[in-house]
Amino acid sequence: MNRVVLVGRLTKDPELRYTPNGVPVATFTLAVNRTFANQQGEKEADFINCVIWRKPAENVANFLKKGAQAGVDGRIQTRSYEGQDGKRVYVTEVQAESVQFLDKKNDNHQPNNNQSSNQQNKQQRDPFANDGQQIDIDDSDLPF
Amino acid sequence: MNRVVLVGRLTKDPELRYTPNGVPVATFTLAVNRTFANQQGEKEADFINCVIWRKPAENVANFLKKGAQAGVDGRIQTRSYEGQDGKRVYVTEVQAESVQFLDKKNDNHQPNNNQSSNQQNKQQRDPFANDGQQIDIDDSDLPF
Amino acid sequence: MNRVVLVGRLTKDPELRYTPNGVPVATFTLAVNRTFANQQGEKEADFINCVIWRKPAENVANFLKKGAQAGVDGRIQTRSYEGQDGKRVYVTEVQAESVQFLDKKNDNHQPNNNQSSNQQNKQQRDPFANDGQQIDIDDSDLPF
Amino acid sequence: MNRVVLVGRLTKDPELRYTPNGVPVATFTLAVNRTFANQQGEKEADFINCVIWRKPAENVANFLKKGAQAGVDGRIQTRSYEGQDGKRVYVTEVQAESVQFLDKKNDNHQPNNNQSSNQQNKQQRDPFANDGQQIDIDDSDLPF
DNA sequence: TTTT
DNA sequence: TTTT
Repeated sequence: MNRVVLVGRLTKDPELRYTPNGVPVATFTLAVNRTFANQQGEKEADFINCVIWRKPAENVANFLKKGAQAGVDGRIQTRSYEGQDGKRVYVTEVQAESVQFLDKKNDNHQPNNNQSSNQQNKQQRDPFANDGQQIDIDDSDLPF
Repeated sequence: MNRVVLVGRLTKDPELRYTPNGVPVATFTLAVNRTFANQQGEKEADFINCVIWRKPAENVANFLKKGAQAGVDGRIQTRSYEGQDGKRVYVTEVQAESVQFLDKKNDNHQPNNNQSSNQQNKQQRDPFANDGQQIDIDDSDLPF
Repeated sequence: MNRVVLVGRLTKDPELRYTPNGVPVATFTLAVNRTFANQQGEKEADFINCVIWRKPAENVANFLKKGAQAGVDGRIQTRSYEGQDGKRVYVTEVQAESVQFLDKKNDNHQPNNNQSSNQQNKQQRDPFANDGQQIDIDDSDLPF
Repeated sequence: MNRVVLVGRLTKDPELRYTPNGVPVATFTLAVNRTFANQQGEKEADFINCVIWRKPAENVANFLKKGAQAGVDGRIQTRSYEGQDGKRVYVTEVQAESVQFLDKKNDNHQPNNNQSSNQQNKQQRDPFANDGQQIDIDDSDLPF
């Protein structure tokens, strides 16, 4: 039993990539505002990395952009990899099973076709260049 | 909206500490078995770090031990701190609001009073010695 | 362990009442669209009765109206009462612990002050007249 | 977004039936104990009707019995039907997507083969006799 | 650093 | 109609 439900806003445009076998993967970070602040009022949001696979990954990449409000239903997943300094790095992220778009149609339904969009990026660079991103994913992480 | 529900087993005895103000905090890791395996069958469980505060923290420390089955209801929380190499380390953990004990009474209700138990530890060492543990917590993380 | 998370739209304006002791209670129904349709395509939404107590009850009554999008975090609760024909009626509803307003500020933040609003109703009729509504609530249902 | 997670105990053995097309459906009621009691201490549990389809339905029927502890992950579903007195009856139940068995192997892994078991019942009576049960289900309720 |  |  492992269930997560989140409602928040994308901290930036989603990243869309493809596994060697052509399976789409989108990654994005949700900023989820807390109801209660810390005593020191320090942080007032949690920044939760999310991953989604296959067809819904493409929908996310096409219809959500920075600032969009979204609901995520999924599972917590942990993995670890060898860091660049040889140390093990532990990663916790949410494997989304479904993502709900919560903004009005006209706010996020338009395809991202501006300079900074991932549609553009798909053309311009290797989707698996692994350019310093925190979440690197290969075929073996496919959930089912 | 930020909700997590987990059912799994403790990977080891919980750690109980106290903030400078005397507020109890327990930390533990839940191994949550996955329903579906990877293609490569690599990992079959997620290891999720959990934190619980106040009175329930003491209950967790007293009544759960390594291998005990437990349910957790809480929220995902993220924070970051300066690593020993000067780099920022990002941590994701579950702030438990309630923990349910799922084993039969006689399996986990007995207080932990063996050599490796946290009851012992409370006597023997400073609860905030921060002896290399991944989760270090101070007063400012208190959720409400 | 009993956890529910919903995102949907109010089927009508919330009903605000007060217990004999003056505790506010709001009731509303959320229409939650299904992702997958039936084979026969019959129903495509679930209509889930929700209850919320105290201060958040007044916020719900003041800031949400028919059609507003909202997220609910709560628990399933069941109760039964003697029906008018002497038969026992079984009721299942969601006790909301928090309700998140998901529309843009200007869409639902304006107080309900039109003819059909519950602000008006509060003046006009006894909040416990029990005028045929499905959900009747008294003090003893207060969750904590 | 519609998500439910429950942990509780079966109030009696599950009921297993088959749709005209041979799809297995199991129904059962979970007693979920509340953490906090009412002021009057009246009811201390919620009794939540659950439905599960296909292969997991047969697992539930074979491996769970009255009193067994189980976790349910699913969705709230509502439907209504014409009551015997001509009035509309509204039903809320949980469509389980997965059910986790939480008891020790030896407590519930043994097939139910006693007098009152549903294995027996499958032989003895029409699975769709609809003998006064609250939950009657036909093919059109199949979730996907 | 991982549980049954 | 309710479980430990």
